[in-house]
Amino acid sequence: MSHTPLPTLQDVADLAAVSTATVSRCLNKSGHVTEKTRLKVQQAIQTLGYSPNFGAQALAAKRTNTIGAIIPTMENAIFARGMQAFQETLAENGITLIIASCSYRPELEEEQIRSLVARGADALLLIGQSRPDATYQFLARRNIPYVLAWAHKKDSEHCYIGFDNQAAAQTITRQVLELGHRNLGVIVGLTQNNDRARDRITGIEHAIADHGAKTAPLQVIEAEYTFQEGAKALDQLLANPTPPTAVICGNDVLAVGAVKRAKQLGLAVPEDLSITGFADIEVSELIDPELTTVHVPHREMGIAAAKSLIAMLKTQTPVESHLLETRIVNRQSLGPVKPH
Amino acid sequence: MSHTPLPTLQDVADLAAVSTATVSRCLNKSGHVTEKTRLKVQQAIQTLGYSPNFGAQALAAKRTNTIGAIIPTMENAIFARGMQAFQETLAENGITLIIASCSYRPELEEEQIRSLVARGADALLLIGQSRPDATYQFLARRNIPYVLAWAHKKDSEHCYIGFDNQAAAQTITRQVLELGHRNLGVIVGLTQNNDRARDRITGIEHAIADHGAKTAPLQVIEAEYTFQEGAKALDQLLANPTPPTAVICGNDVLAVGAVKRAKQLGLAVPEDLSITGFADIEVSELIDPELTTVHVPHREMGIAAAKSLIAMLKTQTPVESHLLETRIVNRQSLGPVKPH
DNA sequence: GCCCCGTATGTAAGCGCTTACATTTTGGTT
DNA sequence: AACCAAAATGTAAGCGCTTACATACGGGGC
Repeated sequence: MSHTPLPTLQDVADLAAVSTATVSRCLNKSGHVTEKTRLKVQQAIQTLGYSPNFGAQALAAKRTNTIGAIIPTMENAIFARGMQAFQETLAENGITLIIASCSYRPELEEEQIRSLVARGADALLLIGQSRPDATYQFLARRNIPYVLAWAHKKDSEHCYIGFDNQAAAQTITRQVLELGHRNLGVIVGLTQNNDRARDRITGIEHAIADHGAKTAPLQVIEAEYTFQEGAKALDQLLANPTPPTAVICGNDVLAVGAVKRAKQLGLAVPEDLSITGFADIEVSELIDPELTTVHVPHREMGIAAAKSLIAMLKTQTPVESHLLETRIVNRQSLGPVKPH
Repeated sequence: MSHTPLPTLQDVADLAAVSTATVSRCLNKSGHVTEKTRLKVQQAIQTLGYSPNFGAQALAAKRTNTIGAIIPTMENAIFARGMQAFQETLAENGITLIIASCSYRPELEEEQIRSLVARGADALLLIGQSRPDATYQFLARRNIPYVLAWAHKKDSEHCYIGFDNQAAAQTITRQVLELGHRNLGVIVGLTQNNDRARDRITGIEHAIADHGAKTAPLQVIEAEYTFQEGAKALDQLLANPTPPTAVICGNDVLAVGAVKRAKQLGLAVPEDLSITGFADIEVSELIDPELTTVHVPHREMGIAAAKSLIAMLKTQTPVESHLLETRIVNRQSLGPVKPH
């Protein structure tokens, strides 16, 4: 399996009978090249099948036209649509996206951040805000722009491109309360490293406090974001002597798992048990009954994140946070409390 | 936002009072370094917060410890589990994975391949086999090892790590026929750029031919891999004056979409209509009735692909293809044909 | 105490590209 | 035809790392 060594810029320059600088200028469209020589160079590149060496380019130019994103998981569709839009927008601007996932593990995220930076990511998209100070310092030290997506916080030093998790959770909880439910269960992601999950719980608590009605104590179960875990969490909730009449889930994956389990247990949703989700991903329309959930503007968020990052890269200055609106999608899994 | 320039190998060397070569040797564990100096260097790296520059490293070493994978889509979970296992196995071997997706568009795949190679991917994982010769030539010219996953072909020049799509489809079709169905519909991915989809159709046709029973002409609908398209395809199939009694889907996403639609139309699955899937991804257990489908060994495949690539990189020689077994998972969506 | 050799470390030449700066060319003016 | 600024092109110095090769070191055998 021997092979000719790859052609280099030098080879192209030789063949086109120009200097490497000229070839480089052609490649980078930095102008100042005659149409005639541009054609010659073009020609040479073609016949040689040349393509630039990324490492060398990065080394010399100190930029890579690459943006990195580290998302908590690729295993379910939570981030898929947003990332897709993010990627498309970057591509339109000649920027490549590298995605890594950290399985909701902060130490892995840290490692991934370093890895992406070492690979020359010019900027980063991160999810949520909770991570060690050291990480932010690292980013600041290297002067790497970043945005925090899927969350929002007022007056922060960071640039958020996201929505108000707390307010959204509060809104849907209010709706649940208005339907007469007074005994609520909550299934939410592991809060340890997930500020979005925490914010959603806070929102739920606030809604209950604000509403003023007398309610049974809130039962909160934390679970990993899988259908199975959602189902198991529902089991736990139902094991209680006075099980909830409505379960608010911090995530569609959990909610869908819970709906599935409820049906297996012979409970009618929403007649016997109401269940709500959060995110509005595809499966929420698949399950029967379809999920009443919080719609998150995935694509909009991805696009906004891309634009912000590009702006930061261009201007070398921070950019304003960007608050996106969520809304409740009323489908079938939430209904009035059953009279008895 | 000014910032200190990043520490370089040189800085570390200076601080530790050794040469850059020694530092490099520590970093790359190439031995020949005293414990004492290793500690000194370690120390210096710590206090400086040094991390190596990927571009420079790649340029000098002509390898990146990076493997690229180009999958047709990230939007649904078809490839998620396999990629996860692939990644884990690579990580265990100190190799980073870069994933790109090509949205089932060959010209985009071509572009992504070039991009990953330019970025220094040492090897590549590709899905299926159908792509221009030029692409394979490009890979050969650069001496980039690759495997073709999710498919298998005997006596091929390529290294396949996958399963026999045709045989699997044939097996499940046989089972459908044995349940008395004589009028079959097929919903399958767009075959234009998808050899797996084509192979599955072939398998279905062979099963019918082999079985010998008199059957209605096979109705095949091609659709993009989304729930909605699966649903629409079912509509088309049912619009036929003599609609099929069983629908064989080339993919779980399509199958799940079809099941959902059937239920909306008031058809009982499998009593009125049988539906089968292919892949055995998570949603297949979520839908009600749960999907009878072809189980694909996702994780096993990912692991095998990683190992093969690593071996190829190490030995610089091709590696044997690897045929994995599929099996039918009998759940609820396939039943005997309704007597009338 | 001397020699030899295996091991630890240093030296320095690139890897393929970009870009500041120097040099040449071009073509409009006088 | 000579002149000059502006435009095009060339020159060459790195970018931060790896690694072949040269050198220094240290300890056992005599």
